[in-house]
Amino acid sequence: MQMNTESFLNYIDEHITLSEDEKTFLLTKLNFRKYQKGQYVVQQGDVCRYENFVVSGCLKTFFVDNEGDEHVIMFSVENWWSADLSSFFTQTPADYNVLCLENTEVIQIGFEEIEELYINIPKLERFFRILFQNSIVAFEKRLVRNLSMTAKDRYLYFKKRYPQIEQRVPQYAIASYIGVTKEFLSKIKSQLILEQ
Amino acid sequence: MQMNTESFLNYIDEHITLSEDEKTFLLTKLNFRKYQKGQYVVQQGDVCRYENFVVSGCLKTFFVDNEGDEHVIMFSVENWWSADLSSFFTQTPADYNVLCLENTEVIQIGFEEIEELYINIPKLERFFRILFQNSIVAFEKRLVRNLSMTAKDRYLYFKKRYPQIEQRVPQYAIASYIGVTKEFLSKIKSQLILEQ
DNA sequence: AAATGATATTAATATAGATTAACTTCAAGC
DNA sequence: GCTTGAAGTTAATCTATATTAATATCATTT
Repeated sequence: MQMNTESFLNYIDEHITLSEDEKTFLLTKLNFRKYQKGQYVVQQGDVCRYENFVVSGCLKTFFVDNEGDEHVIMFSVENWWSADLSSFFTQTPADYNVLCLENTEVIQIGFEEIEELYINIPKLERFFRILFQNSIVAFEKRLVRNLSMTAKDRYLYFKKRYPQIEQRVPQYAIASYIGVTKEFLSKIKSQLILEQ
Repeated sequence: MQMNTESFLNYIDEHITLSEDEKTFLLTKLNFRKYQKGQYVVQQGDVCRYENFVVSGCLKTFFVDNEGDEHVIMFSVENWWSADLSSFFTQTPADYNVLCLENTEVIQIGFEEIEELYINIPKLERFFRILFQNSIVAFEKRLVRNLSMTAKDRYLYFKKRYPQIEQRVPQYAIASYIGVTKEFLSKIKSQLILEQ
């Protein structure tokens, strides 16, 4: 059930140029997998075995705290990655869950495979270096938004920045992502309607 | 005024092994610089020209919002890095400031130099890939702490995790780092004293 | 040693956002 | 077509934290 790898190779092409041989080798190290809505790609407590590239669908990465409250770390739609990186890098139990909000097709790279890939295609070190660079910048900016903006402004930013995600995921998950309760997000939205 | 490069090379040694030739080449691409307490390594609005490795001293990376309020993104002491990464990677004006809280010695890698280094010593791609990996994990964890812990618990975590920093930087900067006002941090501390 | 300015504390009041609880909507299953 | 349960809304009350303002501390400069 080999799914379409074109989007994945195009995505890699944006940062590095691979030869045909390298592409072929890379493809042999990938796992193609389809999940149904509601299935877990990673579960808190399990070791995260793969970095997951989303071909289609939508994933929610979240953390459940001691009080049982859920905290959304990120959403991953087409051409995004998802994993519990701490668990993956150290192969220790995950703190986070990755859940399918829709039927989702992913391309997975396993822990052993990624090391093999780094060795055989050193350009991939560059690729992931750049990927991780961009990811740090995104996290840094999100931190600053959380520290300096009100909940309302964080919501407006989210809507503007990720209009496609806003339509696809439950509102309570967006509330958690921006760091408020679902009730307060409802209040923000009704205020926004009054303001227009 | 070539400063001691030993700590820097040891630090790199933790993740990759460089030949003597590679080390020599690397050293030719570095800038050694001393700043006085109160000087800026990066200023909001300027392009961030360097990634800065702290040999000695202490840096504060922060953002000043439209209301003039300061938000501390990170502190960097010995063997840490500091930069406005978004500005550095894209060579566009910085959103953040990096200020010396103490007299500080840094090793700087310039934007052109880092690219040369990546080309001539591909192992450095691996080095920074690993560095950035770890950095993402740290940011992710900080995000989760900000979303799921109370201010008091964030303060206790900070004290426990960075006891050396707690002693060296002003309390109002710690307050900002954990995401509260300095007045509220004072309250937290006086509560903690009562509790013992 | 007095003056200055940055840092820190304390207390009173205000507010953004949480909590609780009741109610609504709507899709999915029986 | 009724039932169920998840998702979303609304409103009342509560609380963690912000704001404001006054005071205290302490290192640095004059």
